[in-house]
Amino acid sequence: MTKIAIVEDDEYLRKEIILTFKKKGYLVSGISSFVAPERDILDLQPDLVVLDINLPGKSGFELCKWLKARTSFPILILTARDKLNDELTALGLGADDFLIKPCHPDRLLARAGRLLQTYGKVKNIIQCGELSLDTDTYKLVLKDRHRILTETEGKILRLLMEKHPQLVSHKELLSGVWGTEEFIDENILQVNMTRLRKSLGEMGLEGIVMTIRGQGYNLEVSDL
Amino acid sequence: MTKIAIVEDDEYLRKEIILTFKKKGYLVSGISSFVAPERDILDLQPDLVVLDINLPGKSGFELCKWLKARTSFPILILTARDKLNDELTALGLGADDFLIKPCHPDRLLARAGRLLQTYGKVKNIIQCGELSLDTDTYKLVLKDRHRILTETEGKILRLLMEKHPQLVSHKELLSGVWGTEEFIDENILQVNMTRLRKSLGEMGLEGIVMTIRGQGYNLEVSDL
DNA sequence: ATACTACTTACAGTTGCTGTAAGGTAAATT
DNA sequence: AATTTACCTTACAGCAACTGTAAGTAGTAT
Repeated sequence: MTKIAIVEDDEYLRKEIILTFKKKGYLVSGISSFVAPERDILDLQPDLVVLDINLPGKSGFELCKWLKARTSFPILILTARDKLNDELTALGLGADDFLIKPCHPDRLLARAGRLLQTYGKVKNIIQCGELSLDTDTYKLVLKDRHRILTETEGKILRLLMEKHPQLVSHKELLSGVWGTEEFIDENILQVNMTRLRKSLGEMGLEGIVMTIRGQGYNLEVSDL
Repeated sequence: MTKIAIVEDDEYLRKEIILTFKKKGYLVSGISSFVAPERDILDLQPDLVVLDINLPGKSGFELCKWLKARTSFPILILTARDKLNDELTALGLGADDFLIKPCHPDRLLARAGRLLQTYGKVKNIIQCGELSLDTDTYKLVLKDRHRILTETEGKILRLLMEKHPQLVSHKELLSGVWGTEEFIDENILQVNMTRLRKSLGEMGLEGIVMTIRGQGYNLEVSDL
């Protein structure tokens, strides 16, 4: 089921948007706590965030920036101000699309559908900077290079990308990739880490997997 | 170097757009033969096509459809008619973004930049209607379903999609998939055709591969 | 110097894909 | 209706790639 979070302060408009998406079979959640909507959105783990840019309290821009910095949900911005600068600012912040409100429900659905198609859910792609990984095929893409990783390599990299820039502990990797963290030789992790590094190296990504001795690993993709 | 093709009949506007992109360091080509721009675009192999929807001769919609059916370039539509229907139609045809002209150059650049970013040049995806196939991983996507085909299945489907809606002969399939059309038992083609059909059936695509007795096969994806 | 952690390489079991073969079904031709 | 031709289906075994095990090496901290 595809989940959509709606962040909109105008109650009437929010209900209308929610209804529009519900009619199409989406699972919709209206976010009501405009002072700190971050927690609600993180709890929900939506496939798409529809965000009004003119919110009380924290501005929509700030929220957009915050979400983009630590989540991978695509964001569709709603704005009443038909200003070019607003759009450019939001693009700079990493928003994925725009709509000037009020807008036709079909238009909203079309844009949302396209975002869901190209990003989340349907395509199952996670991104870190310019690096993107298809979690179905484990196809890794960077600029004009690409490479198909094996299943184990892909699962490891997926965990690293999802937690980036935080580190991922040995336990998390063992349970994330092999299902349990007990009765497993840690060597298996090291072996596959070597294999992943070799694969990454062959597409010019030497040294992006860092070892944190005694703790785990993390990704270093700041300078791509 | 990132190549952009501009298909625009208004000479003044075309020059302005070309200049806008050139200033940013893109390699731009204005397409001048509006009667048959397909060949020019194929020859150019651009990373992005900027397409005016109101062209003389063949309409922009048709060109968009044609390009989407056999290329993987992202397409940015320019339209003077600020009509919702146009947008929806074009979205249905597989266009990737829209702009109402006249528009601010920065806005055009921002949108184009985003398309180039998300499509990241080499994605190697071919599309037929709502069906899309990644030719690196043979991941087939339709709406919210997806499936990873085997190499042989994927190669066959790729040929069928690339030639769609025309038929593909036995010879073309044999040489396209196995490299040569001689000394090969035609049975191998039939076996893998069965396997492909079974895979397609398991994601709800029964009966889209048609047999043309004595000639070959073709795809029937009109009603997706 | 020693212990501990992390890395590397080789090897063998397993899995899934592929082509071969053989037999069955459907359509055209006589 | 019988026969021929084209096409479809299923089972089987070889092969390639991925995976975990094992053993040994390199690096780091105490």
